[in-house]
Amino acid sequence: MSTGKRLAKRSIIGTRVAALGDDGLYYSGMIHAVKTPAPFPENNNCINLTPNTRYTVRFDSVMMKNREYRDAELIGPGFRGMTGVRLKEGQRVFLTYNGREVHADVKHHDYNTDELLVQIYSPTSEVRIELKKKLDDVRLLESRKSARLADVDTDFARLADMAGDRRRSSATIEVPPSPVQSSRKRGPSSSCDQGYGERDEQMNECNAALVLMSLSCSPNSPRPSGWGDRSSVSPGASSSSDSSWRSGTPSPPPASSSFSDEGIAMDYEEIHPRKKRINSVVFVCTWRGCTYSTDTCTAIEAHIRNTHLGPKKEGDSDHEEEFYYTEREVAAPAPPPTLSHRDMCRPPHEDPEYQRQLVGSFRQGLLSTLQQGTGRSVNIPVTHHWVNTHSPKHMRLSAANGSPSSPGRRPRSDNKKCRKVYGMDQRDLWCTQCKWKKACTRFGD
DNA sequence: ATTGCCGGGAG
DNA sequence: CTCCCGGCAAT
Repeated sequence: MSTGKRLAKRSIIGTRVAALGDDGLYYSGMIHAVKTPAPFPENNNCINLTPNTRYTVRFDSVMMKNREYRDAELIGPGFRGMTGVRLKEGQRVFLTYNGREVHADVKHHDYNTDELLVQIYSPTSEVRIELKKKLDDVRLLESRKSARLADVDTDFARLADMAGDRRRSSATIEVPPSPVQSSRKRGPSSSCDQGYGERDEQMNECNAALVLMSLSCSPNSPRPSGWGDRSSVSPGASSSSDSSWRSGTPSPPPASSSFSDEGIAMDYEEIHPRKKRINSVVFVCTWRGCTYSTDTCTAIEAHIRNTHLGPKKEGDSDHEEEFYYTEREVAAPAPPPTLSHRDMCRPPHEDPEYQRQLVGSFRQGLLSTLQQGTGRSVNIPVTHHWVNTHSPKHMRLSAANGSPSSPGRRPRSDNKKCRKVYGMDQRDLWCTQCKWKKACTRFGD
């Protein structure tokens, strides 16, 4: 992210694992405590490789009591993988089906071939589908919540949703992470490969900051003095933010601009809910191939619900429509060409994957934040309002680093990748691309 | 040194 | 296609 530093090894506490319950089924939970019998407290980062280390698992289900396990009994990142695991009938598993994570129940597990007969609960149809899956293809943990699920129950992402700008933050996220690319090749620079999760993580802090701001200044004050002060702001966050905007017109930032400093002011303005709009707003459907646009929020949501998503079902989270449209302000003459570009494109991986990343990496980020307890500086998040914020001079376009040397190479994103998340020892958990030394699709942009 | 991943090769 | 890996760039 913006720290520029790699995170130290994450503490194992908080790691999501699956462990065997009394009934022979695996249940999800997280490491709640680590007990190391060895009288050597020298290793304080919880990665104590004593064979007798016991891990207290707190299960997600309130019905189950905490229990201690050895590492060999636990399944999850940092522990054993699925190989060799024997699943009983009725075991709840998770797998990716049609690009979404769905849950399923094991009907049968062939220990010889490690093939599972599972019955999945498709989110899109009432009927349960029986499916044959390899053991490796299923997970015991709901590793990456699908967006709708993430929205349904209490999720960390919720925390980022403060009352004021409720849902706006997520509504801005659905936008394609990077412009003009259907392939993995990306333009020379964009903050779009920033970890969205991390950005969310920053949201908390940022929102806190905003609250403070609003206490000390009038709501509409354009910009508090010293807002752009780097000392109070993580440098990475700001610098990454301004690299996000690419445009065909590399107009340099105004040299004398008072907020020439990395365009933070712009970000802040964008974060701020704008009550009075100067320009009219259209809502554009971002469903692939769809160009529908309308000028009311309800209309676009109705369009998406009716044309693309289908009738809402019981249990569906509301607001799912928000992932499929973008809100665009139409400037008086016409929006700059560059913006329309951004609006038109969709990410290479349609929403589900993308949203999963969002939640997934958010968790990762939060996890490490919580555990490290490091007083990280307040990061100003990069928002992704494509909404054209009036005067383009505020747009800091980093066309500067446009394509100097390596045109094809994607800049390194600070997302955690499969390798980092699962480690070499759990290579089987990596996404395929990571396994092939290709650009990560799971935690990638 | 490590990590991410492009480019290219093998099957 | 899928899968693998050399090698380079970024960190």
